[in-house]
Amino acid sequence: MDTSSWVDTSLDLNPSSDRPLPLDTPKKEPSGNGNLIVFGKKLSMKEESGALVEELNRVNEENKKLTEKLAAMCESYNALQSQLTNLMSKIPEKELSPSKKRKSESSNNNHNNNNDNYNFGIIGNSESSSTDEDSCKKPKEEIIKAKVSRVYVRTEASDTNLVVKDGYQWRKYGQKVTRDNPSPRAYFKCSFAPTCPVKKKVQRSIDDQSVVIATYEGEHNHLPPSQMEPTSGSSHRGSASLNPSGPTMTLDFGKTKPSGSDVARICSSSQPKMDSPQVRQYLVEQMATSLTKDPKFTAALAAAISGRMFQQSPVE
DNA sequence: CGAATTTGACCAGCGC
DNA sequence: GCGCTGGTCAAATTCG
Repeated sequence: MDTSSWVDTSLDLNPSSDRPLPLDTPKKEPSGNGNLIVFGKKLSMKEESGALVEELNRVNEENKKLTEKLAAMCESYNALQSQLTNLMSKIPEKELSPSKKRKSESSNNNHNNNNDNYNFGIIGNSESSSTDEDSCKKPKEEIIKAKVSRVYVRTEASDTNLVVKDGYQWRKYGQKVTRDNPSPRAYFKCSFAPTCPVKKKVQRSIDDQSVVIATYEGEHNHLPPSQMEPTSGSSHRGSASLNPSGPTMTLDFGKTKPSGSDVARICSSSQPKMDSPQVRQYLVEQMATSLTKDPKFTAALAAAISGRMFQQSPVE
């Protein structure tokens, strides 16, 4: 399973940044709507309940719209993905690059191509070729269960330390210069829980030094630290986190984060693996917001797939 | 002084 | 079998 994500400071995942989403307890915080409840004032019970009902209706309406939007996106995503799958199955094996990598590496590549594939990383990035290529290697290999996700983080090119702040605690255990990339690759283990098997590789992109590629392997067997600290005051739960200390923003599609397939699952299944309706709703809202707000996402997804279609069509 | 990082050595997989 | 390469270990070093 590979979930690659392009993340950039320009992508604002904060649902309340420019659109008043219902989740942030709007009843308590009127924003721009004149007929909302003002807690400081004395309102009669009737007025209060009326306004509450009105607000509730408005919120429900908005909720519906967002859900529809998300469903539509998921539909097109699924359609595109099935198209991609069809195309992939038609690609002759000889086109696939021979597996020069070691066993683990190649299996990781294979993970990139199952249904969880959700490559944001193809967006205007040099990695596009590799992720694109990865998606060709899939054919009939078995899907191994190790969870591998790739996250692209834009940082200052002058920033030499390979630190990707994602809310977890990492211990560096090695650094190597690899053959295909002069930038050193750093190896991290999750140190938040001693038994956590998750590893992370961080390396600058060979083409764009301002882009750091973080590859996560495995799943955290513990909650993110941010969720374990009730006093942390962070307004955003889940694995998407803004790094307050630097120009980086990370998205971790790990255990608690819906991956591409999760998006599809949310659409196709009535019982997504969420703990509570609030959490589920929050995730849906957040995804819908971030996706609909960023036309690059759909455009890039469509461009990547259609690009491959055009690449293939003259061959046959 | 303990924790975190650095870095050279070592190991294992793969191709020739 | 040998060499190359990526990944890991662990002693040394640095940092708070």
